[in-house]
Amino acid sequence: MKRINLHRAKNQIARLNTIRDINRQIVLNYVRDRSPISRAEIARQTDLHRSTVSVIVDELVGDGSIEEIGSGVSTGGRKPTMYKLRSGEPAAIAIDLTPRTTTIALADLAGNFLEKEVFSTSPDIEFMSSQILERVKKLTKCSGNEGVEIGFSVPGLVDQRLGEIYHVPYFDWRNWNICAEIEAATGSKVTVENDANATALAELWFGHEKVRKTDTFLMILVGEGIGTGIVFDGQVYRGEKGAGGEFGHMIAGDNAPVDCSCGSRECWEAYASEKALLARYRALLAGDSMKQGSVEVSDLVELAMNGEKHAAEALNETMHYLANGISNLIVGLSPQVVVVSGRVTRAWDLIEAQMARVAERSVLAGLPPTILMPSSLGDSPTLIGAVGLVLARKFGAPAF
Amino acid sequence: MKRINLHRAKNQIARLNTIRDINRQIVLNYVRDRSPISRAEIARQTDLHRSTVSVIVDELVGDGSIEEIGSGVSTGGRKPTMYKLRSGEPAAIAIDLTPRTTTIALADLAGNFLEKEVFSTSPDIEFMSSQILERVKKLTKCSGNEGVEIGFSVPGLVDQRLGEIYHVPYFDWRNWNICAEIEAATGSKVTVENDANATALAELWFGHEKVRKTDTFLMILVGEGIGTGIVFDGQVYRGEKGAGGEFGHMIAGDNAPVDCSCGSRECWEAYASEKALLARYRALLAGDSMKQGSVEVSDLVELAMNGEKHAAEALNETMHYLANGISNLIVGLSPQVVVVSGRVTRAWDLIEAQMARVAERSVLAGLPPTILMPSSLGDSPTLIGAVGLVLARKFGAPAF
DNA sequence: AATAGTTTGTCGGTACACACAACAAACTTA
DNA sequence: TAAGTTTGTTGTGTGTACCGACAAACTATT
Repeated sequence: MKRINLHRAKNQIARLNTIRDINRQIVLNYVRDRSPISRAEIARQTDLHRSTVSVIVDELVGDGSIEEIGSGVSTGGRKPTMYKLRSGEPAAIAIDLTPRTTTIALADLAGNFLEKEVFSTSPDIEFMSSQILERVKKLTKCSGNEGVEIGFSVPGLVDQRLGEIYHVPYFDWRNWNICAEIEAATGSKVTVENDANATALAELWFGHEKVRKTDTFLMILVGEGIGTGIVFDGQVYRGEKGAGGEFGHMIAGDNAPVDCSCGSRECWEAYASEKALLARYRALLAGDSMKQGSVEVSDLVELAMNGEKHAAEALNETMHYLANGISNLIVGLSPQVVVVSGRVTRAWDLIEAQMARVAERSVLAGLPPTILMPSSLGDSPTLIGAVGLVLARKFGAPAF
Repeated sequence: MKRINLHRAKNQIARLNTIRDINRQIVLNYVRDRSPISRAEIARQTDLHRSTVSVIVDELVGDGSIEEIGSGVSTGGRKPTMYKLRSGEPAAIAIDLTPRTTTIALADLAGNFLEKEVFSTSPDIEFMSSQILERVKKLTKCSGNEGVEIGFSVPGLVDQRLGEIYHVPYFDWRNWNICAEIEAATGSKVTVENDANATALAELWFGHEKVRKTDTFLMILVGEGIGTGIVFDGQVYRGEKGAGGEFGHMIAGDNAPVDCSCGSRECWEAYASEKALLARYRALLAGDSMKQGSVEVSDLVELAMNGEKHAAEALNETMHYLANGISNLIVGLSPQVVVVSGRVTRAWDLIEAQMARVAERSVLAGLPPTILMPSSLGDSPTLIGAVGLVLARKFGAPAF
């Protein structure tokens, strides 16, 4: 039961077209989720009348959201006409900025990528601005610019509503105004979001079936730091100024192997991130008086899985702390599912073993068990998240 | 942007009366929040047309939700007719079960108590069931039973939707089926909720203006244990099986002064609850070779405020851990406001001092500041929460 | 091959609810 | 007393969903 926010009432009152807005979104989501599907089937599943569904489907075909794909099989009567989301046509531009690479891609309504450009991320904010602007302008033009919106995932603090990027810790960029520039240059709406929240959004709209059938789950993104995304009632929890879900800075002890990005040595992220993992491995190697310059996280995980002693120990200890933190969040938020994303999930067995250790705590506390699973989104969840930012606007519930 | 849950679509489609349902709730909430208020003023603030508001107000007066209270002052034209919530008439029965006492009260739509009965809580579950049933039946009868619903706050795990009480740790009651019994006996809907969540709900609907103007805040209930309630987007976050917000069992160290209710010595609640406070005080007294049997929490807080050394030290240390935990939640959830409830809030200055110490952490992490405040609900927030359970159904947004 | 039954999709009628505009009532100010 | 303002009501038009009837398309049975 939700309290009505009177300060926003002017956007909330129901007008004559509100009925249609709501039902159109519901029908659109049925086509997205259950395609191929017929008008009659949608009517049965929604309890809308066949004639109503028919009018809405005509409208959706008319505006290019969905398309006919021939007849289905008869069940003893007239064959139904089937529909699915219109695919192959540009619907979204996704910008995914990570500390190493930046990807700009064109996607259709179904989330398929039609074009993709990757380039190295530079610490030079001016250079990055011009690079992004130029490539986005190019893609906008070649897409025909018809209702194509833009989604932008950034590893930092953003205000989604104002479209402002406050701080990108990795490069110490502050108050980066790129979104307004893109909007001015292309005329398209830009939606910006923190990378962890974008990943949570990606899981919500494109994740594993178990996740998509849930509307309350957590996403733990293990990378350079640790990001957490909270999805509650089908919405990404943002908190004030989009800073919600920064559990990476939760206190986990007082002698972490590395400094946190915030300077502290107490944060969870300083115990359980890739940075902590690498530091532990280097310390073990140094203790063994064998020096080996730099190691990649993927290689380290590979080594550990092949039984290399130091790598295995470093990974094990790091996952111990990761599991402790996850356990805290499970106890505190009691989600139906926890999704872990990042390169360390290749060693999933190890994480599961560490989780089993702490899982009993929630059982002791009498709480229901939580499903823990690795992300099924592959190597670029934040890019998919950037697409999700646009599609969530297209498919999400009307403001009401 | 919220994802539409297709599994519940049959309840979500908009019908013809959906417009009216939505707008009726909005108008009702305006009368609740801004009374005395006229039809014309509601129309101005909502952007609904005067004629529409007029029809809805007639409807609300007709069903006894609001009532006329004479004319307002003219601003150069005809005097407006003012309305307010109908008060003085029974609208909700609140049941508030705490480890020591159980309160059953009759309240009106505005949340005023019309009648109140208090009796000692007994560990005998059968006795409690019959006591509650009998008194509720009596109140139902004398209220005329016209649309009066029942709210029930319990210190334990509940499933709000099924109306089941899984576990009350303090008495180790399990699977208590009292809600169904009450419903069967009275014919009135019973809404049951965990005490921390009920308190959060109370803050949401009856709290300080700063809280009511927010739709994202945390409630920390310090009592025998520590309960946390999370309000996000005007809704209480429940998590799976209503277990959301049990951050009391978050790991805060490994040598707490007492065992947690779950058996662990690592939980936050074992560091920062009233139980921990009392244990620390007793330990200090024993160390001083002065024995003093049992102390009440209220007395201990009083002593500490008057400068008694041991009490002050025990309270200070406990508040240190309380502040640490709150800080974790602030960093993780970035709420606009944190409300602290419980007897220790009488020593608010001390809590604030401890909070100031950890507050810098969120500033370092670049996060926006959070307002911390004591509850303004007085001595029985859970009773008000129990009323809130009913009123949230009456005033909340329609399911849609 | 004809007929009966089923399913799909369409069309016109009805009901509901909001917006709008015109108007009457009630009040203030000059 | 007259002009201006605000409130609240009433009648009309429009958007949208539901309903029932019907045609089209198909399957199954005789």
